[in-house]
Amino acid sequence: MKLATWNVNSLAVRLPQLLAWLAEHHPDTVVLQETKLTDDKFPVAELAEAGYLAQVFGQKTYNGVALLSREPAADVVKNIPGFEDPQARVIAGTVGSLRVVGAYFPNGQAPGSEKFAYKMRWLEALHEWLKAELQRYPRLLLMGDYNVAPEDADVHDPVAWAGQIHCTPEEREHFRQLLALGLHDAFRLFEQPPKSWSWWDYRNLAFRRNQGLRIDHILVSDVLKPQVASCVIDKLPRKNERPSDHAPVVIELIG
DNA sequence: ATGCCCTACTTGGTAGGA
Repeated sequence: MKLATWNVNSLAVRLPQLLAWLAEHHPDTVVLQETKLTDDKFPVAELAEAGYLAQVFGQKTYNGVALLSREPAADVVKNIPGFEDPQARVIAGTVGSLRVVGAYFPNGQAPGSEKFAYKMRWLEALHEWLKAELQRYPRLLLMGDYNVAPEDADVHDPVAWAGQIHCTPEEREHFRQLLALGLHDAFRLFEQPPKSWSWWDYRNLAFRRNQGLRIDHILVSDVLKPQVASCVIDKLPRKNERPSDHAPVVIELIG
């Protein structure tokens, strides 16, 4: 079983790259972030042609998430239940025996800003919801663009980024609180290349210089942890013409 | 360095991203 998460930064722009990537890797389930499409504009037919059903939760211009799967998704949830939010950031569904939660965490802009306060409220609500979701669905993955670099090892220049957005103590504490629910960072279950990032700024030749952050993550629940066969970041799509600034993260489960 | 790039949109500056 292969699953992936990818912040495509506009599916309207990136659809050809997504279709090519799906054809090459044939994952079973994929969550997308920053589709930036209202649901009526989602390319349902093109993805069906590629073999994927789509559960979509979009909005105009910003945000927007989707859950693509070869098998139908059941019990679909959009956004965090009980947390009023005009922004489309979460889509969850049950695919086979797995509960898949796809999420686009708020950016937060700058510590102390109103957007940062929203990020903190959103993270708190996510934590409370997942606590219940894990009780109901022990075989759970939380995958997406977290907009949090959990450790200094996830940052190309930890000194320059110290205290900056994605690297603040508050954000990292929220990440640890998710782990404390009984979740595990699948990428760190394996030895990985040093300087592994999932996002590189479009500016400053950042990709060519490998100056990035690891902010896209897949967390797996306790019972799934022994079934994780691999977890990798696929940097190749970042080398495309007109790439997303994020790379896909891919996980393989056995059993 | 409140700069750099990319996307969307009331299509020309602006907002937002990270």
